[in-house]
Amino acid sequence: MRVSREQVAENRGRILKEAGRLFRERGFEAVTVAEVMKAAGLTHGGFYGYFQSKDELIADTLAELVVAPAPEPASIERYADRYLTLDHVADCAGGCPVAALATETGRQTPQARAAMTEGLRRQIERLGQGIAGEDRDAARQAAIGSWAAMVGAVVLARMCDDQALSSEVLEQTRAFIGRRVGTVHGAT
Amino acid sequence: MRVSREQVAENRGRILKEAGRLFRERGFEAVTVAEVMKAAGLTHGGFYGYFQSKDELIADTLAELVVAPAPEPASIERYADRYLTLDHVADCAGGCPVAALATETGRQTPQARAAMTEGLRRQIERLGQGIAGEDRDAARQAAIGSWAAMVGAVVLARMCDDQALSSEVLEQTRAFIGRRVGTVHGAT
DNA sequence: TATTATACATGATGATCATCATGTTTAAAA
DNA sequence: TTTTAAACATGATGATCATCATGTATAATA
Repeated sequence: MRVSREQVAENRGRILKEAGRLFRERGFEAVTVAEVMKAAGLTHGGFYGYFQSKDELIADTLAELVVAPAPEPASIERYADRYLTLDHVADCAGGCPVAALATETGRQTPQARAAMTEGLRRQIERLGQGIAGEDRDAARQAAIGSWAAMVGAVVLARMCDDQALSSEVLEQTRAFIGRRVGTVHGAT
Repeated sequence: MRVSREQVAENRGRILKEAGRLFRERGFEAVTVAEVMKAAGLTHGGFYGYFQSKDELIADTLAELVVAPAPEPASIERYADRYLTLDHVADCAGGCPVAALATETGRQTPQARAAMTEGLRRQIERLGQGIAGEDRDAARQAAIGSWAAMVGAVVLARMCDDQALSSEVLEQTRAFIGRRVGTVHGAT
């Protein structure tokens, strides 16, 4: 039962999309190849026609998840307002791949890590552009610090079994990021 | 070959200690019960005399890792100086259990999540005490925001395959935290 | 000392998986 | 249209694990 070229391309896209959701939801190890194929509407046998191994699927999935996103020229604070929400915390499968998979990626293949590293570079660049002003070094610092805080806050909020505390972590982190620094507001 | 009471207590302690190291290094799923027992100098058969299941081992290990640490009355900046280092990034097995295991803990049993949540409460409290001044709300905000940034930075640095970028993430996050925490005393 | 209970070693067991082998259908190429 | 070869379904296979079963040496207890 051979299938048309378009069908093949569409299938591959669906496999990657479902793998992205499943991996974010349950982690790389807990998701089986058969499960991914089933979610894509296929059976496990065809998998190795698309990928050489599960490791390759992981690397390709991360590349797709992390390279695909649009430029998003919003300000850091606007970005944080969407990122630091209980909705995002609850929507692991559809949320930020870094918050969901960064830790595990450190133990994956070089290709997987390379994809995530490239994503990190882009994200820092993107968030830095959202900061006006002449001082580009300060903008980069704010981009990196804010991004670390956002990722950490969502990771902590997801780990936490007390929704009120999760909510507070998000809220306070948002305020912490948004805090004005410098001689104008700061004082002694 | 029965063993003395002291030997039993010592064995249990060694199992938990080795489990803590292995879990932090490779994650809960990748570590086998047999491996933990071997690291503790025993064979797999005796495991179920100590724990009812691997899940129980995970919960007990987290409780030990997260509840044990000393009060650490240092300032946030001093704490961050030790936390945000390449040495800590490299020493996954002996480093912060939150940075290593928070994401996966979100998918573990309620007992495991409860242990980590308790650890989060204590950490926020501890870091907040490291901030002087009358404004306790601002201190709590700084504690939470700083902690999120620290955890996020180490997670990002470990994910990254470019050591220069990892190092920059740590450095800039430290500076980011220093600025914001420094403004707590003055401010509006 | 004699008895008992237990820690733990060795050795199953059954489930789960990644990956492979093979056959069939049918899109493409000739 | 005929031929070819790709896509994928079904069904192994071998490895890895968590967990259980059993035997034995010996600490604890009587």
